[in-house]
Amino acid sequence: MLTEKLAPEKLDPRVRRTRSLLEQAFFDLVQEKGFQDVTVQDITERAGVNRATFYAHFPDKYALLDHNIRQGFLKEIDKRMLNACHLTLDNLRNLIIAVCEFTRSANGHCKPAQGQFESLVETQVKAVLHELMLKWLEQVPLSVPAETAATAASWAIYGLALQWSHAKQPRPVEAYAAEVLPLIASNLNLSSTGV
Amino acid sequence: MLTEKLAPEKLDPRVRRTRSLLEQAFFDLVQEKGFQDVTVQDITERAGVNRATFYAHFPDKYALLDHNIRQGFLKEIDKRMLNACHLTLDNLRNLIIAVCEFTRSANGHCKPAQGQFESLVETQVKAVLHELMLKWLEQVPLSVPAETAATAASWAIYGLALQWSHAKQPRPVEAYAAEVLPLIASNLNLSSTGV
DNA sequence: GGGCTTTTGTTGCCTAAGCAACACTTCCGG
DNA sequence: CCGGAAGTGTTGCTTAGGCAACAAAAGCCC
Repeated sequence: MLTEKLAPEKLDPRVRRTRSLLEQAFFDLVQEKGFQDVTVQDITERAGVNRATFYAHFPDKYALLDHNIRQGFLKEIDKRMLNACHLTLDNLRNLIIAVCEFTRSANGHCKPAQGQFESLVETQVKAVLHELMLKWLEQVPLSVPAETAATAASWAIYGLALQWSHAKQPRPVEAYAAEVLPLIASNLNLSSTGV
Repeated sequence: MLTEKLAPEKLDPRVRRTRSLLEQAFFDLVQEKGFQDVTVQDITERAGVNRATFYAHFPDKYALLDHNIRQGFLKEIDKRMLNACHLTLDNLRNLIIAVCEFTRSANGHCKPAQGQFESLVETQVKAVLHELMLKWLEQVPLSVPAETAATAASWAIYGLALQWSHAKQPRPVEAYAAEVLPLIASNLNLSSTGV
């Protein structure tokens, strides 16, 4: 599970519970009232958690939003990659598909909201991608620093996903992923001739 | 809410959460494996609660079973009595119906189990009835001690409910309740002529 | 029976969560 | 413009829960 590998794996059951209560309450409330109208008090009250406890976990509701976006993206990845522990063409293609799907649903689902929302998604998605790329690349010989390759790849992937999701009539994800795959693969010194 | 009036009303959210997690896990596990095959470890593991915490709340799994039965009965009562705070013919009739329904579902639902199960239900139901009768009677003048009247009424009600639930083709509850109502009412010095 | 594993209760120490009170900002209505 | 109401962060102290280790029962298999 990637959700548990990029995020800490084993943690105090109390913490796990509290987080999940806060996440759930927050998610529901945003559906009902919209992000701006949700207060920290609302969240803690709904979650049945003390307000002080909220601040022990998140600086403010924006951080919780970031966190939820990140978790959502991680879940999207987990759905498609059971053995995401190293760099292969298959994993890379599935990753691209995941980013496309998540970007579309995240930005589409909250259309009423704002463009500022998109930038939050962008930040989280690129951050996760960057971490994941670094993990993948540490086992592979490269002609440039891993940092560099990771940055290039994560930006490229997100950019392509965004472009795809903004198309009037988006093409099938699979086709798009197959098309851009060689491009990304080459960034990572990964041959794609043998697909 | 009666559930919160006979049981303590305000209590530490952590306690509330833990109890509810244990109750739910226990209930599910009993459905799956049967009461005897469920261990305390199973319950706490499923609930995501420490085993030591279990013992801070219940002496053993039998106590948890008692507790669940009691809660189930209280919920059954709550469904039918919105203003159950004092003794009226209406409340009394609804109470009788609740006892009938609960007894039937409890003993019917777990038919595969045992006769010993029935006696657990009996204990809890009579206990709750007794407490409730005392609450009702403390505002009413009586020719006998309230304890006495409460005992008679709670035994009588449960006995009648059990008899009803054991009938081959049970009659409609409402009819049965209406029939036995005067009998119980008279135990409580409550005239029933004016229904 | 004797050895093995599993489950049961129990205990002491540590950490997360609850609570109440605080000062501070923001927002509204008179 | 002012004053109250509501939301925000923060803090010290208390309590519930997690953890690990224990001894003791309860099953099981040979």
